[in-house]
Amino acid sequence: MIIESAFSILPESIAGLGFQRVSREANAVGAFSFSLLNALHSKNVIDPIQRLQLEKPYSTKMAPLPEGKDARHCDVFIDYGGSKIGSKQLANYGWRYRNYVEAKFLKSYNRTKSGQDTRASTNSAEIIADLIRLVALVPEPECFTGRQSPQTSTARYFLVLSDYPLFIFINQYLKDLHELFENPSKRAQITIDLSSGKAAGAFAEKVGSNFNMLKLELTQCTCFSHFPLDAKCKDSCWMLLIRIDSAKLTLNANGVSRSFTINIDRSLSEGNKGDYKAIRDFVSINIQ
DNA sequence: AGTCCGAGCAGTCTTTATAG
DNA sequence: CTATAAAGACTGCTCGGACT
Repeated sequence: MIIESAFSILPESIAGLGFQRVSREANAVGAFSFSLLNALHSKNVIDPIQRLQLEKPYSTKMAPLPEGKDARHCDVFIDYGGSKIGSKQLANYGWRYRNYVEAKFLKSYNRTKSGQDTRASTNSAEIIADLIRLVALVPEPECFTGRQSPQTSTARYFLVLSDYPLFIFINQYLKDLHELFENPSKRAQITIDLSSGKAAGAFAEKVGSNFNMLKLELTQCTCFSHFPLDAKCKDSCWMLLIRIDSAKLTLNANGVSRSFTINIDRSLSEGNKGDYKAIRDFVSINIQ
Protein backbone atom coordinates (compact mmCIF):
# COMPACT_ATOMS: atom_id res chain seq x y z
CA MET A 1 0.00 0.00 0.00
CA ILE A 2 2.85 2.35 0.82
CA ILE A 3 4.12 1.82 -2.71
CA GLU A 4 0.74 2.88 -4.12
CA SER A 5 0.75 5.97 -1.88
CA ALA A 6 4.21 6.90 -3.10
CA PHE A 7 3.14 6.35 -6.68
CA SER A 8 0.19 8.69 -6.25
CA ILE A 9 2.51 11.59 -5.46
CA LEU A 10 5.17 10.61 -7.98
CA PRO A 11 4.16 13.22 -10.61
CA GLU A 12 5.01 15.92 -8.10
CA SER A 13 8.48 14.49 -7.52
CA ILE A 14 9.02 14.04 -11.23
CA ALA A 15 7.82 17.54 -12.09
CA GLY A 16 10.57 18.98 -9.93
CA LEU A 17 13.14 16.61 -11.30
CA GLY A 18 13.24 17.90 -14.86
CA PHE A 19 12.53 14.46 -16.20
CA GLN A 20 13.53 15.14 -19.79
CA ARG A 21 17.08 15.88 -18.77
CA VAL A 22 17.41 12.72 -16.69
CA SER A 23 19.26 10.00 -18.53
CA ARG A 24 19.78 7.16 -16.11
CA GLU A 25 17.63 4.68 -14.31
CA ALA A 26 19.16 5.53 -10.95
CA ASN A 27 17.65 9.01 -11.20
CA ALA A 28 14.18 7.56 -11.67
CA VAL A 29 14.69 5.21 -8.74
CA GLY A 30 15.90 8.15 -6.70
CA ALA A 31 12.79 10.18 -7.51
CA PHE A 32 10.61 7.28 -6.50
CA SER A 33 12.39 6.65 -3.22
CA PHE A 34 11.95 10.34 -2.47
CA SER A 35 8.20 9.88 -2.93
CA LEU A 36 8.38 6.79 -0.74
CA LEU A 37 10.03 8.67 2.06
CA ASN A 38 7.25 11.26 1.81
CA ALA A 39 4.62 8.54 1.96
CA LEU A 40 6.26 6.94 5.00
CA HIS A 41 6.41 10.29 6.77
CA SER A 42 2.74 10.93 6.15
CA LYS A 43 1.92 7.60 7.84
CA ASN A 44 3.98 8.41 10.93
CA VAL A 45 6.06 5.30 10.46
CA ILE A 46 8.86 5.34 12.99
CA ASP A 47 12.34 5.70 11.51
CA PRO A 48 11.29 5.56 7.87
CA ILE A 49 14.80 5.71 6.47
CA GLN A 50 15.68 2.43 8.10
CA ARG A 51 12.85 0.65 6.23
CA LEU A 52 13.95 1.69 2.78
CA GLN A 53 16.70 -0.10 0.97
CA LEU A 54 18.03 0.31 -2.56
CA GLU A 55 19.82 -2.42 -4.50
CA LYS A 56 18.57 -5.10 -2.13
CA PRO A 57 20.06 -8.54 -2.83
CA TYR A 58 17.54 -11.26 -3.78
CA SER A 59 19.75 -13.72 -2.00
CA THR A 60 18.99 -14.02 1.72
CA LYS A 61 20.15 -16.23 4.52
CA MET A 62 16.99 -18.32 4.54
CA ALA A 63 16.70 -18.45 0.78
CA PRO A 64 20.18 -18.21 -0.75
CA LEU A 65 20.88 -18.07 -4.46
CA PRO A 66 23.44 -20.45 -5.98
CA GLU A 67 27.08 -19.74 -5.25
CA GLY A 68 28.55 -17.06 -7.50
CA LYS A 69 25.12 -16.03 -8.78
CA ASP A 70 24.03 -14.24 -5.64
CA ALA A 71 24.77 -10.76 -6.99
CA ARG A 72 21.22 -10.25 -8.27
CA HIS A 73 19.65 -7.14 -6.76
CA CYS A 74 16.24 -5.54 -6.64
CA ASP A 75 15.96 -1.78 -7.18
CA VAL A 76 13.87 -0.81 -4.17
CA PHE A 77 12.90 -2.75 -1.06
CA ILE A 78 10.71 -1.79 1.88
CA ASP A 79 10.31 -3.89 5.00
CA TYR A 80 7.58 -3.31 7.55
CA GLY A 81 8.69 -6.31 9.58
CA GLY A 82 8.18 -5.79 13.28
CA SER A 83 5.38 -3.28 12.83
CA LYS A 84 1.93 -4.31 13.96
CA ILE A 85 0.20 -2.63 11.04
CA GLY A 86 -0.62 -5.72 9.01
CA SER A 87 -3.92 -7.55 9.24
CA LYS A 88 -5.97 -10.04 7.23
CA GLN A 89 -8.28 -7.25 6.07
CA LEU A 90 -5.37 -5.14 4.85
CA ALA A 91 -3.70 -8.11 3.19
CA ASN A 92 -6.85 -8.50 1.12
CA TYR A 93 -6.07 -5.13 -0.46
CA GLY A 94 -2.54 -6.12 -1.36
CA TRP A 95 -0.79 -4.96 1.81
CA ARG A 96 2.34 -7.00 2.63
CA TYR A 97 5.15 -6.79 5.14
CA ARG A 98 7.84 -6.96 2.52
CA ASN A 99 7.77 -5.07 -0.76
CA TYR A 100 10.05 -5.50 -3.74
CA VAL A 101 10.01 -2.95 -6.56
CA GLU A 102 11.78 -3.32 -9.89
CA ALA A 103 11.97 -0.03 -11.77
CA LYS A 104 12.54 0.53 -15.44
CA PHE A 105 13.39 3.78 -17.07
CA LEU A 106 12.75 4.18 -20.79
CA LYS A 107 13.90 6.95 -23.05
CA SER A 108 13.18 7.09 -26.74
CA TYR A 109 15.73 8.60 -29.12
CA ASN A 110 14.74 7.09 -32.44
CA ARG A 111 11.50 5.83 -33.84
CA THR A 112 10.74 3.79 -36.91
CA LYS A 113 8.28 5.10 -39.51
CA SER A 114 5.38 3.42 -37.75
CA GLY A 115 6.33 4.99 -34.44
CA GLN A 116 7.87 1.99 -32.65
CA ASP A 117 11.10 2.65 -30.78
CA THR A 118 14.11 1.24 -32.62
CA ARG A 119 15.25 -0.50 -29.48
CA ALA A 120 11.90 -2.10 -28.69
CA SER A 121 13.35 -5.61 -28.69
CA THR A 122 16.03 -4.81 -26.14
CA ASN A 123 13.64 -2.88 -23.94
CA SER A 124 10.96 -5.58 -24.11
CA ALA A 125 13.50 -8.22 -23.13
CA GLU A 126 14.69 -6.20 -20.15
CA ILE A 127 11.14 -5.59 -18.97
CA ILE A 128 10.26 -9.27 -19.18
CA ALA A 129 13.48 -10.14 -17.37
CA ASP A 130 12.42 -7.82 -14.57
CA LEU A 131 8.97 -9.42 -14.34
CA ILE A 132 10.51 -12.89 -14.23
CA ARG A 133 12.91 -11.75 -11.50
CA LEU A 134 10.01 -10.52 -9.42
CA VAL A 135 8.18 -13.83 -9.61
CA ALA A 136 11.15 -16.18 -9.41
CA LEU A 137 13.92 -14.53 -7.42
CA VAL A 138 12.05 -12.82 -4.58
CA PRO A 139 12.90 -15.00 -1.58
CA GLU A 140 10.12 -17.22 -0.27
CA PRO A 141 11.71 -18.78 2.81
CA GLU A 142 8.64 -20.87 3.61
CA CYS A 143 9.17 -22.80 0.39
CA PHE A 144 12.77 -23.44 1.35
CA THR A 145 12.11 -24.70 4.86
CA GLY A 146 9.57 -27.18 3.51
CA ARG A 147 6.75 -25.80 5.60
CA GLN A 148 3.23 -27.15 5.15
CA SER A 149 1.09 -24.84 3.02
CA PRO A 150 3.65 -22.04 2.56
CA GLN A 151 2.55 -18.42 2.29
CA THR A 152 4.13 -15.28 0.95
CA SER A 153 4.53 -12.10 2.95
CA THR A 154 5.84 -10.17 0.00
CA ALA A 155 4.34 -7.84 -2.56
CA ARG A 156 5.90 -7.48 -5.99
CA TYR A 157 5.78 -4.26 -7.94
CA PHE A 158 7.01 -3.20 -11.33
CA LEU A 159 7.42 0.52 -11.95
CA VAL A 160 8.11 1.99 -15.35
CA LEU A 161 8.74 5.59 -16.38
CA SER A 162 9.19 6.89 -19.89
CA ASP A 163 9.32 10.04 -21.96
CA TYR A 164 7.24 8.61 -24.82
CA PRO A 165 4.00 6.58 -24.87
CA LEU A 166 4.91 3.31 -23.23
CA PHE A 167 3.66 0.89 -25.86
CA ILE A 168 6.24 1.95 -28.46
CA PHE A 169 8.89 0.23 -26.36
CA ILE A 170 7.17 -3.16 -26.53
CA ASN A 171 7.35 -5.55 -29.47
CA GLN A 172 3.89 -5.91 -30.95
CA TYR A 173 3.83 -9.68 -30.89
CA LEU A 174 3.99 -9.51 -27.09
CA LYS A 175 0.31 -8.78 -27.31
CA ASP A 176 -0.78 -8.67 -23.66
CA LEU A 177 2.10 -6.50 -22.59
CA HIS A 178 1.79 -4.19 -25.56
CA GLU A 179 -1.92 -3.66 -24.94
CA LEU A 180 -1.43 -3.08 -21.24
CA PHE A 181 1.26 -0.50 -21.88
CA GLU A 182 -0.96 1.30 -24.36
CA ASN A 183 -4.09 1.27 -22.28
CA PRO A 184 -3.62 -0.05 -18.75
CA SER A 185 -6.69 -1.62 -17.22
CA LYS A 186 -7.12 -1.76 -13.47
CA ARG A 187 -7.17 -5.57 -13.46
CA ALA A 188 -4.91 -7.19 -16.00
CA GLN A 189 -3.79 -10.62 -17.10
CA ILE A 190 -0.48 -10.88 -18.87
CA THR A 191 0.76 -14.06 -20.50
CA ILE A 192 4.34 -14.12 -21.67
CA ASP A 193 5.09 -17.38 -23.39
CA LEU A 194 8.77 -17.58 -24.31
CA SER A 195 8.37 -21.20 -25.41
CA SER A 196 6.34 -20.69 -28.57
CA GLY A 197 5.72 -18.29 -31.42
CA LYS A 198 7.91 -15.41 -32.37
CA ALA A 199 9.16 -14.84 -28.84
CA ALA A 200 10.73 -18.29 -28.62
CA GLY A 201 13.73 -17.55 -30.82
CA ALA A 202 16.38 -14.90 -30.44
CA PHE A 203 14.12 -12.87 -28.22
CA ALA A 204 13.93 -15.49 -25.45
CA GLU A 205 17.69 -15.81 -25.62
CA LYS A 206 17.95 -12.08 -25.01
CA VAL A 207 15.98 -12.41 -21.79
CA GLY A 208 18.19 -15.24 -20.60
CA SER A 209 19.94 -18.27 -22.01
CA ASN A 210 17.56 -21.18 -22.63
CA PHE A 211 14.64 -19.07 -21.55
CA ASN A 212 12.54 -20.53 -24.34
CA MET A 213 11.75 -23.19 -21.72
CA LEU A 214 9.89 -20.62 -19.61
CA LYS A 215 6.31 -19.47 -19.55
CA LEU A 216 5.22 -16.63 -17.29
CA GLU A 217 1.57 -16.02 -16.55
CA LEU A 218 0.68 -13.00 -14.48
CA THR A 219 -2.81 -14.22 -13.73
CA GLN A 220 -3.82 -11.09 -11.89
CA CYS A 221 -2.16 -7.69 -11.83
CA THR A 222 -3.48 -4.47 -10.38
CA CYS A 223 -2.30 -1.46 -12.36
CA PHE A 224 -1.98 2.19 -11.49
CA SER A 225 -0.99 4.80 -14.02
CA HIS A 226 -0.30 8.47 -14.57
CA PHE A 227 -0.48 9.25 -18.27
CA PRO A 228 -0.45 12.85 -19.52
CA LEU A 229 -3.82 14.17 -20.66
CA ASP A 230 -2.22 15.74 -23.69
CA ALA A 231 0.37 13.34 -25.04
CA LYS A 232 1.79 16.01 -27.32
CA CYS A 233 2.55 18.37 -24.46
CA LYS A 234 6.25 19.05 -24.04
CA ASP A 235 8.16 17.26 -21.28
CA SER A 236 5.46 14.68 -20.72
CA CYS A 237 6.16 11.62 -18.64
CA TRP A 238 4.38 8.26 -18.59
CA MET A 239 4.27 6.37 -15.31
CA LEU A 240 2.90 2.91 -14.74
CA LEU A 241 2.89 0.77 -11.62
CA ILE A 242 2.00 -2.91 -11.88
CA ARG A 243 1.33 -4.93 -8.74
CA ILE A 244 1.60 -8.66 -9.28
CA ASP A 245 -1.18 -10.24 -7.21
CA SER A 246 -0.97 -13.76 -8.56
CA ALA A 247 1.32 -15.47 -11.00
CA LYS A 248 2.49 -18.78 -12.36
CA LEU A 249 5.92 -19.57 -13.74
CA THR A 250 6.47 -22.79 -15.66
CA LEU A 251 9.79 -24.33 -16.65
CA ASN A 252 9.87 -27.15 -19.19
CA ALA A 253 13.37 -28.56 -19.23
CA ASN A 254 14.34 -31.91 -20.73
CA GLY A 255 10.83 -33.27 -20.60
CA VAL A 256 10.40 -32.35 -16.94
CA SER A 257 7.76 -29.76 -16.20
CA ARG A 258 8.19 -27.65 -13.10
CA SER A 259 5.94 -24.89 -11.89
CA PHE A 260 5.64 -22.34 -9.13
CA THR A 261 2.44 -20.46 -8.37
CA ILE A 262 1.66 -17.44 -6.25
CA ASN A 263 -2.04 -17.45 -5.43
CA ILE A 264 -4.33 -14.56 -4.78
CA ASP A 265 -4.78 -15.59 -1.12
CA ARG A 266 -1.01 -15.39 -0.43
CA SER A 267 -0.56 -19.15 -0.56
CA LEU A 268 2.26 -20.60 -2.65
CA SER A 269 2.13 -23.85 -4.53
CA GLU A 270 4.67 -25.93 -6.39
CA GLY A 271 4.03 -28.53 -9.09
CA ASN A 272 6.30 -30.85 -7.17
CA LYS A 273 8.21 -30.25 -3.99
CA GLY A 274 11.43 -28.35 -4.72
CA ASP A 275 10.18 -26.79 -7.96
CA TYR A 276 10.47 -23.27 -6.56
CA LYS A 277 14.13 -23.71 -5.74
CA ALA A 278 14.85 -25.38 -9.08
CA ILE A 279 13.18 -22.59 -11.07
CA ARG A 280 14.78 -19.89 -8.94
CA ASP A 281 18.25 -21.36 -9.40
CA PHE A 282 17.68 -21.73 -13.13
CA VAL A 283 16.56 -18.12 -13.46
CA SER A 284 19.35 -16.68 -11.35
CA ILE A 285 22.02 -18.57 -13.27
CA ASN A 286 20.73 -17.90 -16.78
CA ILE A 287 19.00 -14.53 -16.76
CA GLN A 288 20.74 -11.69 -18.58
C1' DA B 1 51.32 17.64 2.14
C1' DG B 2 47.26 19.21 -0.09
C1' DT B 3 44.59 20.87 -4.09
C1' DC B 4 43.41 21.34 -8.75
C1' DC B 5 43.15 20.02 -13.46
C1' DG B 6 43.48 17.54 -17.61
C1' DA B 7 44.72 13.04 -20.06
C1' DG B 8 43.67 8.48 -20.52
C1' DC B 9 40.83 4.56 -19.83
C1' DA B 10 36.96 1.42 -19.30
C1' DG B 11 32.39 0.86 -19.40
C1' DT B 12 27.80 2.30 -20.74
C1' DC B 13 24.52 4.57 -23.60
C1' DT B 14 22.97 6.50 -28.13
C1' DT B 15 22.73 6.56 -32.97
C1' DT B 16 22.99 4.69 -37.40
C1' DA B 17 22.98 1.20 -40.81
C1' DT B 18 21.73 -3.04 -42.73
C1' DA B 19 19.43 -7.25 -43.45
C1' DG B 20 15.86 -10.58 -42.58
C1' DC C 1 8.30 -4.80 -37.79
C1' DT C 2 12.32 -7.10 -35.72
C1' DA C 3 17.26 -8.24 -34.95
C1' DT C 4 22.00 -7.24 -34.79
C1' DA C 5 26.35 -4.97 -35.20
C1' DA C 6 29.22 -1.36 -34.82
C1' DA C 7 30.60 3.41 -34.62
C1' DG C 8 30.41 7.37 -31.89
C1' DA C 9 29.30 10.03 -27.68
C1' DC C 10 29.29 10.40 -22.98
C1' DT C 11 30.36 9.39 -18.04
C1' DG C 12 32.80 8.39 -14.00
C1' DC C 13 37.07 7.16 -12.35
C1' DT C 14 42.14 7.15 -11.60
C1' DC C 15 46.49 9.02 -11.80
C1' DG C 16 50.28 12.07 -12.37
C1' DG C 17 52.10 16.70 -12.83
C1' DA C 18 51.89 21.64 -11.72
C1' DC C 19 51.11 24.69 -8.36
C1' DT C 20 50.42 26.55 -3.58
